[in-house]
Amino acid sequence: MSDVGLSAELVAVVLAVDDGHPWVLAAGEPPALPAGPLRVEEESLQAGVREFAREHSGFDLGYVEQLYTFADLGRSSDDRRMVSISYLGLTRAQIAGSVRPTDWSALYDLLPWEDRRHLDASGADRLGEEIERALRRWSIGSEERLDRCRFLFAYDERPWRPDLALQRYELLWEARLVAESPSAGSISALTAGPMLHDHRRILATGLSRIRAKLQYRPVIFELMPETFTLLALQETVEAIAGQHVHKQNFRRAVEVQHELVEPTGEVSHETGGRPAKLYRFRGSVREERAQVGTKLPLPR
Amino acid sequence: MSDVGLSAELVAVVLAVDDGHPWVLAAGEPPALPAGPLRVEEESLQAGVREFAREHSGFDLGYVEQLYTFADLGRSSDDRRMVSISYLGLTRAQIAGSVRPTDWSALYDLLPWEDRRHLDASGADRLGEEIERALRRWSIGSEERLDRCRFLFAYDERPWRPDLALQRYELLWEARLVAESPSAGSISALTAGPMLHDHRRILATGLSRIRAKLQYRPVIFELMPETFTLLALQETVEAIAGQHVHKQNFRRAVEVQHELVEPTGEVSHETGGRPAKLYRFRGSVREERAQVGTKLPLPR
DNA sequence: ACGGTTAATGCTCATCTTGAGTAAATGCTG
DNA sequence: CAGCATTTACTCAAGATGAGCATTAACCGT
Repeated sequence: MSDVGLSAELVAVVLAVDDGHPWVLAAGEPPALPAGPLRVEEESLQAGVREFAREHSGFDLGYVEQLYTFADLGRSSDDRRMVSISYLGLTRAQIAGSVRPTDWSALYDLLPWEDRRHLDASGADRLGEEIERALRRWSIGSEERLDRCRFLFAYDERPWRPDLALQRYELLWEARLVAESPSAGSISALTAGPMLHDHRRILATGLSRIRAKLQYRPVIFELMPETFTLLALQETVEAIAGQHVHKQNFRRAVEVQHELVEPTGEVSHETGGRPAKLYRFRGSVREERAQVGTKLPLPR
Repeated sequence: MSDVGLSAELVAVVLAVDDGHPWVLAAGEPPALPAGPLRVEEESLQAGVREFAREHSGFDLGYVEQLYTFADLGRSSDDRRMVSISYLGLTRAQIAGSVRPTDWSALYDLLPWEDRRHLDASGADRLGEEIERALRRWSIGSEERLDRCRFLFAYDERPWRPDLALQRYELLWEARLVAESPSAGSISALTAGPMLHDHRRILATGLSRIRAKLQYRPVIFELMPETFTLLALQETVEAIAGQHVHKQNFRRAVEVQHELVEPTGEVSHETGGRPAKLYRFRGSVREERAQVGTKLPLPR
């Protein structure tokens, strides 16, 4: 076992949604995800990540899941092999009034093309059009590249698949459109500036994962407060999915999964119109076993 | 960065299906998955796994995917922290006539309860009934345990979900029904004997992963020879899923995905009855981009 | 050549699921 | 009280899914 030149760290993608705005724990210049050495004493990695996130953000993680282990050479500047074990964590943090709000970054500032919530209405999508022009230019002469762009970025009437965030990042990286690309051509302010090491890739991995998971497991409840209206639930899903969903169908999907939520009996008058019933997640959802098999809809 | 007492290894779950029989690269006493130290020179882990599998089995891996990284303390016998990065690999190996057939184990000898292909017909399922009795005994007095058993093992008319193989293993482990459980009660020949370290858990992780993947990506083609009949394709899916599927519906699903396979024009007379058309996968499927979005059916 | 056997292949049908839209209900505000 | 904003209740067509019946095409032994 050659452990010379080997070191390991934990990297966390910690997500929170505050009133429809998705946030990720990331700060600094260049922006970096929270990361730290793997301590030898730690019993389990999972527990290590939780402790680590609490120290960093002051919030408890409701949900923790391993993402991916990066260990390729050339990831770090020095000549040792760095093994990064990355985790996804979800929390109910309220960013606005939190202790250190500057620890958080707006998720879609770091991955702007992944937010398409503005699309249905108006239509002006400067960034999207700029990316499309750049990608089509990059694809000239390669049918394969063109197909890949069409598929991932939903050109030519193809459906947009939210869960392909990682593949999109990798494509943009290859096409030299993100700041981290080797000799990046840096298209306008696509990503503002580089993130530390390969942290943006790790972030994209986390976003892909939670979006995929949303389709077959109700992980959003880890992002919701104790009680909430159905609209608030929907907006949280939309914040993660980066897309709007059909309101009536969303409600139907939620209600069909009896076992998922139950009305508290209270109503909320916050929104101005007809007051909305407040709901809470049923106890059974909070236990692992029932989570598998219930789901919330993601649009195609 | 504390790298004292830290070492890393690769562990591979390499699967192959030969004429409807699923195999996994695992040998020795106790049986062990192929594993080896992470070499410092290796550029990428993925490449390391491929090379490693070629050395061990003589076969090339068509598909490689990272599974999970195990790094909890107490996994190994000595007092260092062992980080195991596990991978799933698929290959077209033909076990019977291979160089070292004894390197392979029949998949369902190691996870017998995951094969339910015999169920529809006869009905005699000694192992299943034995497990059910043991689990119900274990659940006495705990509604939560009972619910979990019912859900994972499809008791009381619940549907069997092939992709929950890992969760089932973990449940059996808790219930002390597998050989690796601490102070195992060892129910009959449930698992014959322990596997090395936590290798059976890693194997179950791999099985869960490929079964889940099958539902939204046509990964089976990595297990098929160049040309094949639709029945052969179906039997390979069934081997991995551990379940039979409705023949006509399976064909419909395959044909509907027009991008997936195309007839070669040849026919096979191997089976005795009406000769079957031979098919091959379309070129587009072999490239990453098209794989996302096509799928084969798994029964509920 | 012939009836029997074994699969492959073609078609139908009821049921669910999904996407999308219309309309009614409810409480607040000026 | 009228108008407004939003929640909530239904409807409908299209597509996907699960299950079964019927037909066709080869081979096999006699």
